[in-house]
Amino acid sequence: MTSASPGQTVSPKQRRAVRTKARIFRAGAELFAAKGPAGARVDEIAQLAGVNKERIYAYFGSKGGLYREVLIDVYARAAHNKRLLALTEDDIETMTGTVVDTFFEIHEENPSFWRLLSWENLNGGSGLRAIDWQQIRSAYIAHLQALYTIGQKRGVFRADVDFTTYLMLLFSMTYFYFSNRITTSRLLDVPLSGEAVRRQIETQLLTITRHGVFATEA
Amino acid sequence: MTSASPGQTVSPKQRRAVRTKARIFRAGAELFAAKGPAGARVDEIAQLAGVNKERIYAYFGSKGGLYREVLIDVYARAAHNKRLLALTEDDIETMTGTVVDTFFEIHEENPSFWRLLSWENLNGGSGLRAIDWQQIRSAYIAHLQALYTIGQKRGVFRADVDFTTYLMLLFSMTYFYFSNRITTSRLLDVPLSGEAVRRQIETQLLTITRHGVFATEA
DNA sequence: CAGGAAACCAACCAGCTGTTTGGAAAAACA
DNA sequence: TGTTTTTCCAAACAGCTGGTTGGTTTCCTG
Repeated sequence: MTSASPGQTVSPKQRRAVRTKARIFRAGAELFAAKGPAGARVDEIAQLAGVNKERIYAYFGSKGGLYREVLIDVYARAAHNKRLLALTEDDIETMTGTVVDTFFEIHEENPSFWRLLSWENLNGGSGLRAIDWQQIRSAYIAHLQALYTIGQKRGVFRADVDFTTYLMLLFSMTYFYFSNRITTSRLLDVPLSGEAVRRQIETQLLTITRHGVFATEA
Repeated sequence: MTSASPGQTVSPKQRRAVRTKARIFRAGAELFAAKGPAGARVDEIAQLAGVNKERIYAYFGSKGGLYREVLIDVYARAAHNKRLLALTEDDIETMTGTVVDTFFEIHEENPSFWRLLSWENLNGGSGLRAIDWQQIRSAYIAHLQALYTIGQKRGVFRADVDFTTYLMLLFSMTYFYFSNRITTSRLLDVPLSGEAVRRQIETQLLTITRHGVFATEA
């Protein structure tokens, strides 16, 4: 989960250390997501992990260190998505639906995702400097971009809509649905929770990407 | 700016109090937006306002009280928008462009807006309970919704795209552009700041609402 | 069994945070 | 001029925060 270079020596006796570290990690992930890097308390994390506060410093150095590891992990996990990587040239016509559905899925499977991202954006992204963007980009963004470009050449996608705008549109709508649920739901006076609503929005978003919002061609 | 029921007695001598209160208010708005309701420090606000810390408590009761006033003010200011209220039935065909442009404008004129909203959504919207949603809704949401419904009946807008989805789409894209600039720009490896980029995205977003992303009708 | 790594525990530290208090200046009123 | 309001100031408060330290227990391994 954290360091990916073990193996070597068998080390049978202290694998409890690994488990303890993992427990701290999970507790940190939960509380950082819930209360932010500043709002989450070290004592609270220790308590939730069932561990003495001191262990956190032994394993992660500092509160910030733990936060950074959590952030990178969550981000990387969202980046390596099998469904998106499995897309091929044959899927170009239907890939928009898959992407949207996958984005919704990522958010649902990992509720910490948008919260951690939101905090990072509010903090100026200071915790994201350690992230290997190149790797994440090449992991699946590049893949989608290649497919989109092929789709444009084939005449499937409009030539006057960039890949950047295309992806931002899908990103923003799925992200916003989760991140701004509270205020939007109150402002529009509609319930936004629940599987049914989500599916309805997903369907309509696909309608829009397919036809736009206008009934007649301008 | 804060209380809207003065006038009455002339009160010539203590209008400096009003100005001082306003200075605190502005300082609070700036720092709350920058560092959040938890991250902003009372001492810092006092210093920025050029005022003794004690004045804040005299005028606003507590840090939370000041925050609430700031939040409500920013939200209300964004809600009462003249350009949107000026839209009539004759503008239905072009209203999408106006709405998008206005949303971008609101964010640009008031950089605190998305930050305060983001924090509220992360905090579960606890500070928004004092807001008179009904009033804001009826201020301009109801207006737009009425126009959209007429547009649907006239066959301008698609019948299978709800007003909710329509507005969320425009909301989310403009909001996301500002709120997630940092992470998105790094992820996609494209610059997202600057007027030119913003206009380009705006244009493409309008293209999408008009035609979708597909070159050919499915 | 002896050595040592790891975990556990409890107390402690220094610094900061929101908030309060009491009183001194300053200026506007009567 | 005396009174009152408002500002200004400095100090203090109690509580919490991230981080540290020293010592004890547990349990693997040589």
